[in-house]
Amino acid sequence: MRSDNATIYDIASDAGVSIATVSRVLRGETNVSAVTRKKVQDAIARHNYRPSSIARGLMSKSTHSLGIVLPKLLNPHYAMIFTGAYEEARKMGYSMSLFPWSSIDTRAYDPATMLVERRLDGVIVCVEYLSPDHDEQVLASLQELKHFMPVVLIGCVPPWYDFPAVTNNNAAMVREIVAYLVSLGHEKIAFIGGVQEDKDPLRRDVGYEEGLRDARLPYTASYRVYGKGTAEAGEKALGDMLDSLKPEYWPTAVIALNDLVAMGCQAAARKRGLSMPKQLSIIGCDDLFCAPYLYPPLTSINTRQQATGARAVQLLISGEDKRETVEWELVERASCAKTK
Amino acid sequence: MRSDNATIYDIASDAGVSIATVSRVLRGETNVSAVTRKKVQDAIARHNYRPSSIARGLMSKSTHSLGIVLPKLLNPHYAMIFTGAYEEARKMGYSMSLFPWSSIDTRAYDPATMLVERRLDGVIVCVEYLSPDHDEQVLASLQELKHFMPVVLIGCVPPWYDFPAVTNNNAAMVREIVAYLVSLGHEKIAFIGGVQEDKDPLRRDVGYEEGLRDARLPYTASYRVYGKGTAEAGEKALGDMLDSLKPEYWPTAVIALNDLVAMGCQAAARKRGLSMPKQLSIIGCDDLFCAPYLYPPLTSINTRQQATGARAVQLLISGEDKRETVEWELVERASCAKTK
DNA sequence: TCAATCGATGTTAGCGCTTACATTATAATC
DNA sequence: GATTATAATGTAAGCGCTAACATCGATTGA
Repeated sequence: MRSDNATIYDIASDAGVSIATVSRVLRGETNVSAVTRKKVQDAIARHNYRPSSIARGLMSKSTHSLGIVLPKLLNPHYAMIFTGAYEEARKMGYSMSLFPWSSIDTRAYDPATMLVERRLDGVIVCVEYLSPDHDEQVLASLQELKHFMPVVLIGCVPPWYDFPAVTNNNAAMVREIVAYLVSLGHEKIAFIGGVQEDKDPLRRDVGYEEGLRDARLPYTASYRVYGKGTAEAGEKALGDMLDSLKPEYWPTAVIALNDLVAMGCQAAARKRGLSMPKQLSIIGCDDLFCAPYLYPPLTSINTRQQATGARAVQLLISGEDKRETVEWELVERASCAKTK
Repeated sequence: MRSDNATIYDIASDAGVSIATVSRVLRGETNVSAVTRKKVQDAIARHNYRPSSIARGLMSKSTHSLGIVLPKLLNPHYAMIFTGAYEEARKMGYSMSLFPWSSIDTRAYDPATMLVERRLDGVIVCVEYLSPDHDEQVLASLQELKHFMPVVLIGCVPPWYDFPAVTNNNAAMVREIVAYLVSLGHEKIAFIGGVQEDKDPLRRDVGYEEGLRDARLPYTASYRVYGKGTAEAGEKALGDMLDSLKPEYWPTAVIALNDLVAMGCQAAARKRGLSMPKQLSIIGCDDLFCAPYLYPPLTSINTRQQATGARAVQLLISGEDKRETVEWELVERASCAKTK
C-alpha cells in the first residue's frame, strides 16, 4: 500500500497490459473494457501510483497551472484577490502558483524567467502604480511576458495598457465617496492618496477632484497628500497635515486611499485628541477583515476582491481579450458621521 | 527579440554547436571555451530562449519547487508564515506553490494527489487542531504524503506526530502571559481558547491552567471558553461570558487565543460599556499588522511567523529530521494595564 | 464465405531536456 | 615524432508520459 514511485510501465506490466491502455484509463477514455479497466485500477491502487504531471506536461504542452503576481501577500487586500483567483482556478481544474511582486521586479532576475521557465498556461498580474520610471519598466516586462503566455491584469490599470483586465473605476468610486461625505454635511474633505501621477484618468486622485467640483467645493492643496499606502504612511500624512494647519482649518472628513491608510489616520487623529467620528470622519477603501473592529468601526468601500480574482481567472482561461470593471459597495459603519 | 518558443535544438543549430554544449552553458558548466559560450549566449538572446523546467524536471528528477499547505491565507498569520517561507525558498533557488488547506482536505480529492502529481521536492504543512476525528484523518494524510516527499510541519504540533517540525511551545507561552497579567495585579483572568482537546501537552489551554497554578489562583470554569479562533467567535464568547456573569465577577483580564479573537473581545467589551484597559485588559497572540491600530493598541505575542516559515524551509531542504521550537516575544502596548 | 467494420489493445515516436560516454582537438611528456 | 594526458565538444539514450497509427479478433452484411 505504500508508494514505490512506480511509473506507467510498472503499472502496465503489473496489470498485464500495455502502457497505452494504462494511459487510457488514467485519462478516463471510454474505449477500454470493464475487466481491463479494473485490472489497471487495481494495479494503480496496489502501487499507490500517481501519474507525473511533469511528464504529462512535457507531451501535452499544457501544465494546467496558472500564476498570479502580486506586490505582497501581507496586505490582506491581495490575500483576498489571491483567494478568489485560487478558488476559481481550482474549480476549472487548474493549479495556481503565487509570485510576490518583489521577485519579479528585481533586475537580477529577469521578470519573465520564472514564469516562462515553468511554462505556466497563463498569468494574472496585479499592477500597482509606483513611479513613472517603474511604470514604464513594468509595462515593458508585461509586454514581453505576453509573448510567452496569456496575461490578465488586475487593479487600477491605465487605459493605454493593452491587456485584458479586471479593473476598478477608482475615479468614479472616490467621486461617489466625496458625494457621500458632502451629503453628511462635510465641506473640508481631505484626501490621503497614493503615489502621485498624472496620466491615468481612472485613478482615485482624479475622482477626488471631480467630486469636489461636483459639489462646488474649493480644492485646497493642503488637504491633499500623496503617500505610500501603508498604515505608517497614513499616520504620518494626516499627522503632518493636522500639525501644519490651525485647528479651525482642520478637515472634518478624510478619504483614505485604503483601509491601511485609514487605520493610520485613526491613530494620528487619536494622538491629537480628536474624537471620532464627532470631530473627524474617516472613510477607507477595501473593507479589510479588521475594518469592523477598528475604533470607530471603519466605513469603507468593498471592492469585491475575491470576485475580481475569480473573474480574472475566467478571462485568462477563456482567452477573452476584454476589460471589465467591477462594481463596488459602500459599507457604512460608525466612522463617518453627520457634521454637527 | 521576440519569443518563438525555441527549444534547445533551435539554439544549438543557430549557434552551430550541439545541444550538449548548449545545455552546458545553460547550467553554467566551466568546461566550455569562451568563444563557444559567447556564440551560444548570443543565440539564446536572439531567440529569447528560456529552458523548460518541465523537461528539465523530467530528467533530473527534481522540480526545485516546494509546496506549502495552510488553512487559509485570509488570516494574516498564515500570510506571514507563507511570506517567510517563500523568501527563504527563493534564496535557496526553489519556487514555492501554495495549497490552501481546504483543497487538501476535501475527500473528493485525495490529499496527496495534487502535491504528488506535481512532483514537488518537499512540502510544508501548517497544522491546526480542529477535532479528534479530523486530527486522525490529517495524521493519516500526512503519513501517506511522507511516503512521497519530505514533509515539515509548522504550528502547534503534538509530540506524537513523528515529523520534523518548527513549533511553538504554546503552553509555556500562555503560562508566561498569565504570569505577566498577574504581575499587573490581575486575579480574574479569562481565557478564550480554541477547539477543545486533551492530548497535546503543548497547547495553550494547558499553559493557562499551569499559569493559574503557578500564581496560586483558582481555576474558574466560567472564565474559560473554547471557540473557533475567529473575531466573530471571540466577540460572541466574551459577550456570552459577560452577559452570564454578575459584573462583580467579570474578569479583569482576558487572554485571547489570537489577535483575531482579541479584536472580537474588544468589540464585545466596548458594546457593554467597559472601558479598556481600565476595566478590562486584553492580550492577543500573533501580533498582526493591525494590532497597533486597534483601540486600545493591542498587547500581543510576536510569534516570529516569518522566521518560522523560513526555518521550516531550511529543515525541508537540508533534510534534517528534527523538531525546533521558536522563541516568542511579548509586545507591550496599551491594552493591558495594572489593576487599580 | 469473404470483405468491410469496429471495439479493444499494442507499438512506437516523440515532448525538451540531462548525462554517461564517445570522439576529437590541443597540449604536454619523453 | 610517437604517446599520453587533458580540455572541448558531440552522440545518443533515456526521463514518464501522450497520441497517432497499427494490429487483431469478433461481428456484421451481402
